[in-house]
Amino acid sequence: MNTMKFAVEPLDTGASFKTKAYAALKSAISQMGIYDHPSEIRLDERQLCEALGVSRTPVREAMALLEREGFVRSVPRRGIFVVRKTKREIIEMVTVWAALESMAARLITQRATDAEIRDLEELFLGFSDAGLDEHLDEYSDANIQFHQSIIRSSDCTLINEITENLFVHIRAIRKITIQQNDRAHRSIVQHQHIIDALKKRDADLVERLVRDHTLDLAAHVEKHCDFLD
Amino acid sequence: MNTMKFAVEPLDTGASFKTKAYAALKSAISQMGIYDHPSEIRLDERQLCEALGVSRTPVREAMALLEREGFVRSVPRRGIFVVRKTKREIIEMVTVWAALESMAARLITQRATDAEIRDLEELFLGFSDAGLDEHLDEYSDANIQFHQSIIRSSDCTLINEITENLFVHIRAIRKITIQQNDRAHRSIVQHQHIIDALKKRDADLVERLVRDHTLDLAAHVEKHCDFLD
DNA sequence: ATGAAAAATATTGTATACCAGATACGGTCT
DNA sequence: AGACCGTATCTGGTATACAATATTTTTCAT
Repeated sequence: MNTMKFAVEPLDTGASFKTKAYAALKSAISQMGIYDHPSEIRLDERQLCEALGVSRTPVREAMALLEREGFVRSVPRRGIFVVRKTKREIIEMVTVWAALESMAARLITQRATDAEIRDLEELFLGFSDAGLDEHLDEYSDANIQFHQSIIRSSDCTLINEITENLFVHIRAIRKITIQQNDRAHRSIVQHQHIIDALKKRDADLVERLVRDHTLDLAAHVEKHCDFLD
Repeated sequence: MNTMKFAVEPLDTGASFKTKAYAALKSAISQMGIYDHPSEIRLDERQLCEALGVSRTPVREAMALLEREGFVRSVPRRGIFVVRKTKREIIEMVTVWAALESMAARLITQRATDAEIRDLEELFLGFSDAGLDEHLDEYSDANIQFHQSIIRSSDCTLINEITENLFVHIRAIRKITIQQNDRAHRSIVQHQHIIDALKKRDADLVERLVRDHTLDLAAHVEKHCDFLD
């Protein structure tokens, strides 16, 4: 039988409206700058349905997920509101992040190849060249990307999943946390030390460095972010 | 005005059918012994609706949550299946647990009162008296309770929330992980060391002890739990 | 004009009807 | 008899209708 190749793509059958709505809503919340506006932000369910072009059911199921993950809060017969984390909750998130990333770094010393660690270093060098004093905003992105790279390199799916949601909130307040240039500079130095420890494959050292580096941020939030409450 | 107490309970108005269904389903999944049966376990949506006495909508919303949390997997037009974690996923869960509980222990050394640490010790003593060689199953429960107590004492809501879901899976394979008496005995000794370190408020030491103790379990699963896949 | 009561409105929670795809079974053609 | 196709049925996905309640507006009596 003359079967010629037809090159059909697998057509993503897994993407239901619910899944798409979830992705769209989460993306929208991530980008909206939760902590910029002073007032509570309310989401109109019907309006969202119309915007997404689907009925309430998939939107509601997506909302239920976002509520469980702490992004929104649904008050019966009142509305759905975007959640603003309190200072304490932010600190808890940073603390969990510190615990997970330090474990990720430990895993890297045990499992990563030399090439993978070299990739991390090159990524880091690119970042530190890019944004120094001038573009703090860009550097803030690079900063988070550095940490995400470490977590990704650990090759632990679960740590990646958990921290992904944390970073959505962390990113939202990133602008404030790097307001002082000192932090940016110290940050680069500490990152260099972390890379060095990874290259030496010193598990205990790199774990301590990563943990303390991130807990520094927690302490900084504790001191300077009273406006959150 | 003569207002006498009437002792009416707050009648949880916040508990919607969706919430109740979520709790009921999660509880059922937790207790069903996921890894006992060899075959895939399928849940019938409409059957569950009838059993719970509600319509499909709240059950479906609850299912969406459970799917996001990794307890079930919904295949369109096929059915909803209870998820069996692979060996690798179990090890990842134990690894995350190790990271979070060691951080929790660190927090205890910084924030807990002497009385709280004493409570932990008494709890531990009660456990070790209770189940020794004979009732390994009970000891396994006590074992997990010990770890949960540490996490609870850290007073970090987020760590509590994350580990709660992990423990549902961990508990499901606990019976296997304590099959060797050595593990139970070694476990008690290590727990004693952890308590001692907490009393000395030695953050670095207790962090290391908790981490290594839990990572021991990860290594044990790696070696002896091939049957999971 | 003002206050309260009542009705209209808005919004989420729930139930149900319908849709589309996947499987199993049975019939038909070879 | 066996391969193949159509249909019947079962399943989860989606849309919509209905219910319950908080809010806002309207209305009417004082």
